[in-house]
Amino acid sequence: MGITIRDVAEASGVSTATVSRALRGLPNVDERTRARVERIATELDYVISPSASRLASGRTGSIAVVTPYIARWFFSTVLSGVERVLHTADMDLLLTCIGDHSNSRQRSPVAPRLRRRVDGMLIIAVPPADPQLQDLIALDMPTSMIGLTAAGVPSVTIDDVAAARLATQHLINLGHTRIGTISGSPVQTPFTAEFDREAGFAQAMSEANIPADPMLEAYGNFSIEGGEAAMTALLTQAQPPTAVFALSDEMAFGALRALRAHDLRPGKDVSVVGVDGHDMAEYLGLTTVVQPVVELGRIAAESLLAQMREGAAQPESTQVATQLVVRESTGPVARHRSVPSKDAR
Amino acid sequence: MGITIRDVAEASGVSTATVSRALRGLPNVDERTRARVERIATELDYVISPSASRLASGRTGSIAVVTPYIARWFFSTVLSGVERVLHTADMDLLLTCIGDHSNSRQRSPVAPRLRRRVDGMLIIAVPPADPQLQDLIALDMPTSMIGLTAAGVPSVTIDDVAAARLATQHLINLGHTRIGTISGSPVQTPFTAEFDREAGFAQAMSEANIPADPMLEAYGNFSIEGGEAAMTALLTQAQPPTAVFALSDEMAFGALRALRAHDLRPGKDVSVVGVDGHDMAEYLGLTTVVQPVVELGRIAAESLLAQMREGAAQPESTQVATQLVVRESTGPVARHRSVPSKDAR
DNA sequence: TGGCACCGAGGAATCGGTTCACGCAACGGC
DNA sequence: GCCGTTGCGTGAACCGATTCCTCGGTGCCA
Repeated sequence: MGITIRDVAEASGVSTATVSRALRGLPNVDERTRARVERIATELDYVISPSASRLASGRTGSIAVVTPYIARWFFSTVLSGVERVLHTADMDLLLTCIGDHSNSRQRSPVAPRLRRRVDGMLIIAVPPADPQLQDLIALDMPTSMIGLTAAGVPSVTIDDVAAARLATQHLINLGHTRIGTISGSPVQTPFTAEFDREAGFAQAMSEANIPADPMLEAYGNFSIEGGEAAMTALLTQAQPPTAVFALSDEMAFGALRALRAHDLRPGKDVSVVGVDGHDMAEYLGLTTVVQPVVELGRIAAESLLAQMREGAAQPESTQVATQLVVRESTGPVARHRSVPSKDAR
Repeated sequence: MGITIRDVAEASGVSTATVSRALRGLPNVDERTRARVERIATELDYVISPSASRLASGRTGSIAVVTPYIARWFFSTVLSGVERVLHTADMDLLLTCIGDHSNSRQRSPVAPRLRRRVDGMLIIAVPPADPQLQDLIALDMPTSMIGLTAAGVPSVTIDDVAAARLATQHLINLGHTRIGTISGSPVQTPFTAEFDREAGFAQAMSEANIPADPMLEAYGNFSIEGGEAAMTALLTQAQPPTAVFALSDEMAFGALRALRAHDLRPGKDVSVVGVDGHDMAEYLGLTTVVQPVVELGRIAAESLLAQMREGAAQPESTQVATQLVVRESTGPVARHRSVPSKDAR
């Protein structure tokens, strides 16, 4: 059916070995021979058979991307950065969703599916507690992780401690002292990022000699709805906070909505700061610590490719800088203690 | 290095042919033999080599997903639906970004990369004008399209005409007659969806005997910023509209922001309706016509698999129903012509 | 002039499955 | 009792590259 390397070899009067070398730019081929082979290959509209090439060479030319979610902002954005690099490097990108805890039982485990199928793996922010993660690491192939760390595996992350400090210090500099937090969950094993962001907050607070108030901790499960509920809980306290640090932008979005529902103005009555640099943060006027998410994907993919090229190069982990972007959701502490105003709106 | 089918064959005292059939559930294998082979295969931790299998069988077991964007809401959401189906069907999902017009020149064309590499293709909403689209269709492999149509290629779309009518009629039912539109671009070749949505709007208007006013057409380029600019343009008219139909939710988001900037209340002073069912629409209180995006991906993937199974089955196109979801951004036409109020807020 | 390194190229084994064309035995019908 | 099925299996020919090893020829140096 298709044109094979033999057809090209016959048509150009050389052996298949030479065609193979010529087309892949390997040495030991006369430049005129190479040119002729290339011309004939395009004339015949020859396309190499990846399966045959993979079988013979032992390389698959593909990279698996393993992620717990596809449609969520962070994950799809990382993915777009990864794709760009792999596309340029002429690598196939095999997308695999590991499923979150709720439905992972229904899904067939991904690790066995990856064996012998890819040359390397990119793992995006899989929860460290996920049992599948160990199976993936046990595959023992070139791997690079994004947004999480594991011993012995190179990873690309932001400095979550520093990011949280940046956000918190911003609030402190504005004069806030009653600062609440909205973090993920009090029970589940925390994400690395979650843990570090909490640590960064605590650092900044203690550096400013502001005592921690456990009453000002709320949990938003990293969702908009959760953030809204958490903010509502904080507002109904006897002494509500004047500012809130949300561990993610989506939870901050929820917090903003809760404020609006209580007729409080973000950045005036209560300040809100997030972390992530979500697409919609600008639209919503949310002050946040921006992480370069596309870059995260790009860097991880490039590091993986380098790792595969140079063989057993020392697996290095990278931390990427973040940046505080101030918008309308934060402002100086209000002179008077804010009280929900019940002007009929 | 790895365990091959030969090892399994020897260990179980049968030929490689039998192992192959046993492990794939083909007939002509005694059930006891099959059980034994399966047991030994797992004992040896045997994993089939996809490359060898592909080379020998001629099937690749993978599907390419071609998309112009990865990180945008619609595309990543479709992708998640696709992935679920392909994962269950044990198919590899090769993700390829075709790049939008701005950077497609830099990228190597995708069609040649797909030849001999996948058994089928899913194309997500590539602009019909994209030159690469023809190359992809010319590959002449099982294909299913999502959100766009092309002659002879099965596709899964929503009924964009009906969706636009739904949105427009909703505004008309609320008493609006000066209804503006925010569509994509006056110059570029329109998306199928764009074209149909404009047609649906026109239909609904003429059915209600409301004359079209070309002054009330604005263009938002399917982005938030564009929607904002378009709404601003509409508001600065001598006779601004009392309601606006945005051809996409993201443009509607922009419109909402423009309203807020002019101190106009969505749903009170000016109504805004969108189409898409974007994740953030609920959060922003946007009335919109919801399309089941995950379903779109799921259906397209399943139709593709069916197409591949049944050989030359009649390629059927599917249209999925949409649903109007009313939120705060639309309301009855205001009694008095709304005027920007300049209360210092 | 002999020896050596190097370049360009070919022959053929190899990668690890799939599948076609048969072989063999048991069984049932006439 | 013979023949046609039917059910299980085997042998071996592919599938289409890659790559190791070999080999002739050339240019350079001693």
